[in-house]
Amino acid sequence: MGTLADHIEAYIKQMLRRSEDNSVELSRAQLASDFSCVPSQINYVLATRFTLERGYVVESRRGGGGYIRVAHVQVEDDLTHAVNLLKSIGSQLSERRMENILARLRDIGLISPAQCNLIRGIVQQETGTISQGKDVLRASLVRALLFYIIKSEA
Amino acid sequence: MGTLADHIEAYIKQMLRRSEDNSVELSRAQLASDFSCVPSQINYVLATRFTLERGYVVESRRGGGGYIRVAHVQVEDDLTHAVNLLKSIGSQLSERRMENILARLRDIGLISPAQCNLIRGIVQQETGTISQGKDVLRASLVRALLFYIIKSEA
DNA sequence: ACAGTTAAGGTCAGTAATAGTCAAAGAAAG
DNA sequence: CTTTCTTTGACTATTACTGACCTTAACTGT
Repeated sequence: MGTLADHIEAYIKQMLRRSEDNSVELSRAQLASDFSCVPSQINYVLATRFTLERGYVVESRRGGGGYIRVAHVQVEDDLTHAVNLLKSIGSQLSERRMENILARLRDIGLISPAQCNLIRGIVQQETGTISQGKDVLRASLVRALLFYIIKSEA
Repeated sequence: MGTLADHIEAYIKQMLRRSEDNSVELSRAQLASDFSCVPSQINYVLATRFTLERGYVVESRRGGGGYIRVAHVQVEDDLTHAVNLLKSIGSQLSERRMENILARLRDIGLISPAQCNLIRGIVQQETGTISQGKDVLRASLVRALLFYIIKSEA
């Protein structure tokens, strides 16, 4: 099944769902101990899966009584947010940024998991046949497809 | 008989049939080991036999805990013609040819006039910002958008 | 107050575990 | 004999995980 990082991610997300205010406070050392890993593994999970682009804000404090707080931020207007996300795509788009954006759009319910896979598949198919400028083509394709989805579902 | 690639193809398809949700997760290295071949042989099989055109979506992740997931999506018979049209697009697409294709798709009722306009607008927007390779980008964009429409409205 | 101790969390670079790419060699088909 | 499909392997890219070392904040005794 998934990796340790996946499990930690799932665990934190579950806690977030169960929380009243979409935020949880963690103890890095405690969590690492629960999952039998080094503390820095927690930083790895936070850095790769709880980014701002995916809609999470992480704040922390060191020292005695230190903590890590993870908040899932909701946007007032999903459509506006989606459009802003699209605007943030420049002339180039890496695979990683695409994944972040898709994860976010799926998260706010603008696209379904199936739509997400379809987009991914199409982009992979199209970018697979060229050797140069994949990031440029990916930017255009993702912008075009998402724009189409937004327009036709609005 | 058949080649090694054929056997690997058959094996993956068998797994897909046996799966509950028409999708399987593979380990490239494991599969290569099972068939006593180099790992890149698996990529060859996926690239030549499990394409979007044939109704498969392939996604993968590298690194520790990496995987390859193959999903099979059903295509209606009515859409075969449209899919063939898409195949004919090739690596470049002029504005004139695009118009021809859009017209035909509109004729057979696969896309509405509104969708047609939306596609035109998006393609114009995306191709307008580049100076070279407009026909190449247009081919990708039109293929991507039409493919998306066909798949999501099937 | 101050200094020392304790209790957090942060960084970064290195290692391991996967998968991807590309071009060239080999095999099969026409 | 030429072209197309298959197979291989060397090189590359990405992701996960660990551990040594660093930074910050609170507490404690004098």
